[in-house]
Amino acid sequence: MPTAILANMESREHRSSSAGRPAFQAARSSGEIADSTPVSVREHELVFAEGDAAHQRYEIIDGAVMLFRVLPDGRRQLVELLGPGDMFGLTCDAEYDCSAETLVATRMRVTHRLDCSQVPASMCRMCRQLQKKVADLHEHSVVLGRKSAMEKVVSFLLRLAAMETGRRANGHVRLAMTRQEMADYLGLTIETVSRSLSELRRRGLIIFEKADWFHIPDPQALENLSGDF
Amino acid sequence: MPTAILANMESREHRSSSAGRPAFQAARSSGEIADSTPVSVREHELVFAEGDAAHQRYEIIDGAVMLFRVLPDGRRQLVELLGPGDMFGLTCDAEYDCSAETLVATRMRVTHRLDCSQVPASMCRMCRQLQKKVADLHEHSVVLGRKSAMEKVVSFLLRLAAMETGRRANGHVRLAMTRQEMADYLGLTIETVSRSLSELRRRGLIIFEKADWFHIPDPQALENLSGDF
DNA sequence: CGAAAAGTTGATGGCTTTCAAGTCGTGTGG
DNA sequence: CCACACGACTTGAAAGCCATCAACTTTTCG
Repeated sequence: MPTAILANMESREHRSSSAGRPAFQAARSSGEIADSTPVSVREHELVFAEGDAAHQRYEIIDGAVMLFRVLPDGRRQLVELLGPGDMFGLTCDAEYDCSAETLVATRMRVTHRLDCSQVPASMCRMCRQLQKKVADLHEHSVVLGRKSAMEKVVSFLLRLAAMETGRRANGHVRLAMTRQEMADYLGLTIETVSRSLSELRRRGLIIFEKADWFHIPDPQALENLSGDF
Repeated sequence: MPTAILANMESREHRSSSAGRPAFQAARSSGEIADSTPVSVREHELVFAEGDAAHQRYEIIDGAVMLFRVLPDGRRQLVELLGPGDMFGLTCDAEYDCSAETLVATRMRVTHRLDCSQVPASMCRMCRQLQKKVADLHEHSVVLGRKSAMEKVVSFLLRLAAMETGRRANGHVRLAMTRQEMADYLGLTIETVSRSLSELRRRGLIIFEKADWFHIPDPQALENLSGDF
């Protein structure tokens, strides 16, 4: 819901001259601008918002663009800084996973999404892999840059639970990492990870069977601590 | 220099059973293992190290792998967690930008790098863009997860100086971002960014002409504060 | 010129790190 | 089979870095 994101941005006072959709977008959707026509966008104008339908891809001719994500409470994390020659909007999903805004006046080429059908299958798979990686790394940047220790640990546990689908027995998740590895993943120390896990266990939000198997009795209760809702 | 990296890992006591090259790599380079043959790797074994020649690509059949980078002083940041179906080693550079180690016993398919020659040019460009993005995001994860406020700001300024090549006049760099945007990029507050810049200015490491133009009289002096050397 | 936004600087507090002892768990050898 | 040793993990106390709160200065722009 892009509008909500913008509302949050405003509420946290990020500078943004883009109260609504930029002018060039309206022109585009009415068919006035052909594919690959260079488009000019003024400084600090929104190009697209997180959650928008990902119909276009962009290539910067000159200027600069930032990609960013915003947490529900308004915390913002820039995930990419882009300059001439850089492309953005290359998602494989139906929607953009982050917002794009110009840092300075920028000219860019806009093209429709390529579809993968007439490309060697192996190449296509690699592209999808790369696109997934980029989305995951965006998400991880938000975790590293803008979340508290507890939010980091909770986000990690939820990610693990989501990713282990298939390898878990009846909702139990294998925690196949040492505290040091978790800490190095989350940008924390082992002690902080340990303390966070202990508190979650004390509060009954995670339950350990063995040292490296746990399960989540109430996923929503945990999600409330992730910073994502 | 992978050996140096391993030495650092050991010195910071990361658990790793891989003191040297894993057995399967020796087998591969002697030609015993054919392309696409599934390979089994034991738990906590190094698959490749940052700086190794990027000859192979990997796809996880089952198991789990972590990708990580290590700063010269031993601080480590895991940049990707991978499971079944995930690929890694997809760099467009000659060398891997991070190390890969198994978290658990893992089977994976190993293939030689695809070259881009017989693929549609537009697709190839997109792949390179995506690979560059992934490398940039790895780098940024290290900054967000493992660097101090001053190191973050310095890394940002150096990145800016490197990326603005061409758009600067005689070594002067445009700082086309607000303090809020820098803070949101680096996972800091505007006050901390402002204080860091003030200290750098006080120490003569950056010199401001106008509000948003600066230059770096002694790049190496600044690099010494980036955490990267 | 004046108001609003952006940026700077100082004081204080809190979250996370650091330092230091522990406990727990596992594998080995007596 | 049990004792021991080692590594992983936990927990507590103290310190430090960065965030928060607040006041002020500088810049921008109508």
